[in-house]
Amino acid sequence: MFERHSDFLRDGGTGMRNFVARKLSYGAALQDSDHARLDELMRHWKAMPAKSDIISQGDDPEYVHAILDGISCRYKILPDGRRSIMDLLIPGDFCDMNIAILGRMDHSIGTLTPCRVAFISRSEIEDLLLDFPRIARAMWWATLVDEAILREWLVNMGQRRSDRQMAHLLCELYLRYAAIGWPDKFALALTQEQLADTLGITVVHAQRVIAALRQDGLIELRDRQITIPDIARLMEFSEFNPDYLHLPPES
Amino acid sequence: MFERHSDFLRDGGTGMRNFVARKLSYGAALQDSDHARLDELMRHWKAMPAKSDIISQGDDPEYVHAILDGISCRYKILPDGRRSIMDLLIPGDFCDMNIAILGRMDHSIGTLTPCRVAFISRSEIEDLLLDFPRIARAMWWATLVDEAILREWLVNMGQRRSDRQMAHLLCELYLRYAAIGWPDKFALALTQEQLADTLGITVVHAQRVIAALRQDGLIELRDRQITIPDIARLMEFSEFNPDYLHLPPES
DNA sequence: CGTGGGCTTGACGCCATTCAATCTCCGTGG
DNA sequence: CCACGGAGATTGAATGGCGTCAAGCCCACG
Repeated sequence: MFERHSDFLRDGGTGMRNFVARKLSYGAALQDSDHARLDELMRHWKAMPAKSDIISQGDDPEYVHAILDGISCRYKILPDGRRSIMDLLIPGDFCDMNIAILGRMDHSIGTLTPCRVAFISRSEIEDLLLDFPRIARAMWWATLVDEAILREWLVNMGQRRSDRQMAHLLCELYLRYAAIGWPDKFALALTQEQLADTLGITVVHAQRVIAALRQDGLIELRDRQITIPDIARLMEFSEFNPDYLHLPPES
Repeated sequence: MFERHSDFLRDGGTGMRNFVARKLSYGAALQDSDHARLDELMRHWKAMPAKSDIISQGDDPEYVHAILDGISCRYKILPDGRRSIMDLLIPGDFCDMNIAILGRMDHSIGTLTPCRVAFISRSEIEDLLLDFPRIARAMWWATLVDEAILREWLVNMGQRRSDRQMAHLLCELYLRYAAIGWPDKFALALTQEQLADTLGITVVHAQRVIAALRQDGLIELRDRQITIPDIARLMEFSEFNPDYLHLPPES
């Protein structure tokens, strides 16, 4: 997975130079100067192993972080030790854009797979928002889409049964990866425990649900990676309505 | 409930002239000019009966709305007709602060009880955000707290059993009403169906849960209103940690 | 006085949890 | 080279939380 890293910054041709820019371009019509500034901001990054915290609950972090590669998540640990995953962050997503305003993190952010994480100082972000109004607007847009995703997750967990929940989550990730122009075929490499913590079900049940979806040909499994042979069928099965992602109609 | 309306705008003494200002004051140190402007903005309002939509899914609304009295909610209707309530809006909450950026509503907002709803034109909001930076910052803060509340609801629905869920929701509402300086004793007048749609459980089960909480003395019922005799006990029962509301320590 | 909305209660069944055991990989160290 | 151990996946049986279906109650309102 890491072999891909070296060239994601120079993705000529489309004008989409990195995944952050690609994502933000849905929120505002970015121009060359915007892309150039975003590329500069992504210069500094670090590689992090799986299962390590990017930010911990209670922190008042000095840097703003963005995911360049891998998957991380927002999560809380409950008093009895269970973990609740409230958001999955894929390449192009910001972790803590606005934490300066709230002051302290009320949850943690940790990696689920090995990740490359960009870190940007607060002052750079503040200057960015002042000097690049199109980027600022796109950041706003991204924040609001994140909120819309949260609401849909609430619907998903509250109203659907676990097989539909799982299918719905997979549809969303499929579209989110497509939206950032992910170069490879969608193949999700999360463990069943990570998926279970995301949906609020047990590992055992997550396994049964995955087995059932596989049985019905709605998903495929190879090398512990989930792939989707027919996204339209999976969307129909999970009653997936992509409006909440606020992507262009044909995606 | 409506007798109270006439005097909520002139709440001298504390300097908190309306619930919107009271809520926003947690996000930034508002000054007299800010309060004055907020009061002006709340001049125009309309009374709405229970069960009416303030904004509907798909709308691109012309006005921004704020709740002055009553309770409304964000909700979606699923294909099979079930309703999922994703947010409860109490006095002082804005409905659709940032909808201009997303373009169209991906959910609806409707009243649960009779409400007084302020409406402010988009241009007034835009001017407000430019000319009153402290209010703008406080609006940002409020948006981020709303997001934090959504995340906690996700934890609540995913990880807790329904009696704890119900108790947790009641604790949150208790603290949110306290935070805006609600003049009366906390007494929640939602129907069991509305609570059920919020927690993602059936009406029948909601009734059993409420009965059990009442049996244990954790809540009280009079005139179809839920009151909390001992908030500390209810918070302990539901493992309630108020950090996510980002209120001052002693609330 | 009839009607409808909201609340209450019981019986039954299913979805998901719990507990427990087994299996497959893989990386590590003897 | 093989033994060992841990992480993750898989499977089975029993339990229970919650949904479903159905009936009846209370009370405000036309």
